[in-house]
Amino acid sequence: MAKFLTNRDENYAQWYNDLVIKADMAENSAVRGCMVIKPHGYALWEKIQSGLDRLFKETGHVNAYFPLFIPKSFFSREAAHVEGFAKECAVVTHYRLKNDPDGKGIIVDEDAKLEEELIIRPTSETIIWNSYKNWIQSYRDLPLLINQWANVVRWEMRTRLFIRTAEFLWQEGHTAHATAEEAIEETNRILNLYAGFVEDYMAIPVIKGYKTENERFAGAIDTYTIEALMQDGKALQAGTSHFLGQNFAKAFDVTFTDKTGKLDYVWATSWGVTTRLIGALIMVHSDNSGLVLPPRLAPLQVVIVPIYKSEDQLNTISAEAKKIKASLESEGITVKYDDRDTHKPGWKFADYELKGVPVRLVLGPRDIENKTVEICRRDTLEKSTRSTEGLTGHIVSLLGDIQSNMLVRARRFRDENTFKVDSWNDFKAVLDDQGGFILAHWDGTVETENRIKEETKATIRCIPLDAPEEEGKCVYSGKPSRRRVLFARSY
RNA sequence: CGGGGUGUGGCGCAGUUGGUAGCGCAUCUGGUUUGGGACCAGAGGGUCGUCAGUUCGAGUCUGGCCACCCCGACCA
Repeated sequence: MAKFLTNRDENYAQWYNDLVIKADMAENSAVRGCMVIKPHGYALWEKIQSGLDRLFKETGHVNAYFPLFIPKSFFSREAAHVEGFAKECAVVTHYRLKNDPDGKGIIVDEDAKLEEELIIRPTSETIIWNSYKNWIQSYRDLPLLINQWANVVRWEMRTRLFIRTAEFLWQEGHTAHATAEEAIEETNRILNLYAGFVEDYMAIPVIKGYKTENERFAGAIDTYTIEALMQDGKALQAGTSHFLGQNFAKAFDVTFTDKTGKLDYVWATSWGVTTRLIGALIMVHSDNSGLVLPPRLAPLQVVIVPIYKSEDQLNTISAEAKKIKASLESEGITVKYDDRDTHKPGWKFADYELKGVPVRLVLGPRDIENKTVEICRRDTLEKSTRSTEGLTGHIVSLLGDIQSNMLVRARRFRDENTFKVDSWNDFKAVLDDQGGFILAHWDGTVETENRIKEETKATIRCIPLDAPEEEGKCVYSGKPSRRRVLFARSY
């Protein structure tokens, strides 16, 4: 396990703040708990965006954009929704500043008080459904499949870099359907899309399931989730997809006329993933040398570092490096040739490892003489020297190897840290000794769920979709249970 | 909001019984180096979180305020 996750003296945020991504929490009080995502970190978000966006479009979704501000009255239409978010909303009350008459800088102009306060969106269901009311009249307007890339603000009491920041970037899908079946189908389609993306691109294995009533999204009938396991044995919710039933349609009076001429409320879904995915990527794959990026997500896939003494040597090496670079690029690989003379090779090696670049090629005088190149793969840090003959094909398959190896490794870790537990003592022992996922029977009651949470801090991450039916007894109460659910301590 | 901790050059820190600020890294200049984060020499950079008080004198003592971090409650 990476040092930064086990060494409790240093917190992991500091580790990647200092070493990897430089995403400082903003210092100013007014933007407390927010991130400054520096270019290297933001490039990862752009890769996540472009990958997901393509998948959304392939499944018939389109992008739109809605306002940042939500009138307070919109927000309170859906009872469960307002209750869920009320405690963490940033509220805009004024629209103007003025010079302090006492000369002490600038103050809020009390004359510019808003008649109705504006909430900075913590999520956009309400303002979007307020629009949908005007957009939907007939079954011919359905389904409405819209996604938004945006920022949202949730005034969390405690923030954590990437995992829970006051402001974060995300995508939120909001769809409307003519029938419950179609909406549920959409909910599942997105869940599978998320799981596929996170596993195929990010090399993070996930468990698909649905949430207990306790853990459900505020205003949802059902919340589906993908749950990932971090290297320190804690779970992280990596994405959610909600079946909202007719709750929001009723709250915003969104009706449509069906084929038989009957008026009905539409059925809704919403779903989202956030910059938390970057946190997951860091906490699943990093090692003591820094970040490890799966090739499909790496903004830079191959870096070439020259080693030289004289100008002449550099020229010869550069000519060869540029040939290799062009050849790799013709295969769609992103390559950087780093011939800066401001840093030494050793410094560059360490720096690119810290940044997680999947493959490093090194060219020195020795290599030019032997027509070879040194190859170092980031996932295992193995070095080898091979002929430049057929190099491009080799790199293409090496990148594929790294991608699949990372998923295999993460899945092995996940499986080795997933425990079937049948007694309360074992349950507590597993949590205290190593953490990880626990599959255990649960009697289905909120009381038991809460008791377990109070006593162990473990929560039900989800009821796995593929959980087989089996007779059992609740690990806490001993009452009968039909299937195992997934417990863990979580972020 | 409870419990703990911390605010001193860009970053990380030291600063003794109160005497007018220092170290490492980073930066800049020159030179030697370059196959795993180079070395030597020199240089620049700080109203010590903030406001008030005590004092001849405050980074240091006293009080208020502000902010941040960690552990909870809350949560993508």
